[in-house]
Amino acid sequence: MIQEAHPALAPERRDRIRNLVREGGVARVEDLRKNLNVSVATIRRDLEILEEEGKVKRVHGGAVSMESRLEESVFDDKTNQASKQKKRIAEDALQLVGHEESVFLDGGSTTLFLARLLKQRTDITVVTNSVRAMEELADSGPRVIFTGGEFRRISQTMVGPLSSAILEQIRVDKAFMGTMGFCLKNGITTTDPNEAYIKRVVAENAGQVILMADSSKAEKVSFARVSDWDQVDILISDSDIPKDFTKTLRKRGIKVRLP
Amino acid sequence: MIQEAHPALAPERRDRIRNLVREGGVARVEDLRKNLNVSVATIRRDLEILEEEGKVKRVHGGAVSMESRLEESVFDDKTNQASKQKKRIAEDALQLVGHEESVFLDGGSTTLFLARLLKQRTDITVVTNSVRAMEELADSGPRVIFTGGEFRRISQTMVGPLSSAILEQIRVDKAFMGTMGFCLKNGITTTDPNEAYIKRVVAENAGQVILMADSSKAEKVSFARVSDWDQVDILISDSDIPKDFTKTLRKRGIKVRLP
DNA sequence: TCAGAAACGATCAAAATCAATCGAAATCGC
DNA sequence: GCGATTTCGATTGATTTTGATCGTTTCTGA
Repeated sequence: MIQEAHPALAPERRDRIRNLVREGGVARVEDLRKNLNVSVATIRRDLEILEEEGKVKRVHGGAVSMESRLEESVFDDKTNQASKQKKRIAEDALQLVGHEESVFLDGGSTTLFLARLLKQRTDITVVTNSVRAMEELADSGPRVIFTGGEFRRISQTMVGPLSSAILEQIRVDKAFMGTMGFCLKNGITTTDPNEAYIKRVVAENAGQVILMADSSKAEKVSFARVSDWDQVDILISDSDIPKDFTKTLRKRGIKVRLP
Repeated sequence: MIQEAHPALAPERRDRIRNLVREGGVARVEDLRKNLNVSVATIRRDLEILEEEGKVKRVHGGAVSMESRLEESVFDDKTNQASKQKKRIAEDALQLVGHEESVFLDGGSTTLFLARLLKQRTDITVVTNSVRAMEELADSGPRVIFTGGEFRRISQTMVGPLSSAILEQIRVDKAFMGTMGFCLKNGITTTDPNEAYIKRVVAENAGQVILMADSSKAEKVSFARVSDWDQVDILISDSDIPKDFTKTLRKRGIKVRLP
């Protein structure tokens, strides 16, 4: 069910603009418009206000941030082509989040994009084991439940048996997951067995499992097996994925979306 | 006899509005109306009152919360006297952390200073329910276990029954806790019952409980009771604390450190 | 330098939201 | 009880926000 949420409140929207500009260092008006689903006129007006507040500096075509970024992210290198695909995948995934649903986000970079988009939704509950998703939602937005557990620095996620202690007590409508590799033969695989275990536990307690993975992950096999395809309900990828791959998946009853 | 459900009393309703706005950071009038089953006129009137009280700030379409979460940048205001005391308390607390021990840090600003100091220690395990402490230790440092649970935006901590699910499964050598108030008669008190509950669970599963609180908290009583003094092993405060206060505590077998 | 394209700012109309007012219902004080 | 007071919801006109249009300015590449 597509729930086109109410437009964000003006200060909320300006906050998002501020973040988008800060994260990228710069942002184009057109990109902001697409991101926030408002007209360029509104973007310009907001930028004008933010400039008065000293948060950004306007330039022809967009704005540059006046706020220095504390920690440079491992994930967001906006110039990257894969990044754009991930963003598009996340935007498509957003369509699947219905009113007052509960969703799980795991610790991939694609799901992080989705977390950012979910910031405007206050009607939902987000469950996650990703510290970065948590940070993204820390200021405002949906109800957040964090799995806890042992902190794994390399992925900035919570893993291990303690995590499942909480996960087993809750159930989500939809689980959005990234992955390191997926192929027809070996199913979904990722680098770390602990991560894989968490994903499995989540999948078992989720109404729907939605795999978000760009085409670069197709036919890749990683070390730790997560699950077979029968656990997956929907795959969101991009059009560079092999045609026969999607065909086979669809034949197996998996919905494939290629935004 | 059929008891018609009473609508909430006005102050009760305003409290709920206050919470809804605070939880989400922002809230729109329409959402509040649906949530509370009253007319938009009532919502507006309430928001007007809450704005006069300084709890929220009205914006077109809704309101944003003015109740900022835990001091935005505890570290930055070096000029602040309380900040210096907290830092000194944290430095003293660091002395108590032994080799390869496990420690708990709760969500206060004083413990956050300690978290920063613990960043260099890779031999220990830190358990915490504080997102800010988590962030502090995210890049490098000790092994970190996060409690998880429901996210409470105002304090940036994890609370609720899900948190205790993990806490009950672990045991720490030392629990470092902050507080909003402590006095001889009422023991340790804090603002939120959920926070208080977590502190209690931790105290039960800790070898030693170390209370970190500067003198401004002395003889203050807050809303939610955490525990009595017999749960506390060590108090770290500063020399501005009343003399007879420390005397009484020491007589009760509590070690008092005044760095 | 110049032309085409893109971006900008001003203006206006539509939509959403707000404030003021009034009457109805509940509550209070006697 | 019974009138006064308060609280609440609906209506209506005013205000704010937003998106579209259009002429102007800035950028880009030949």
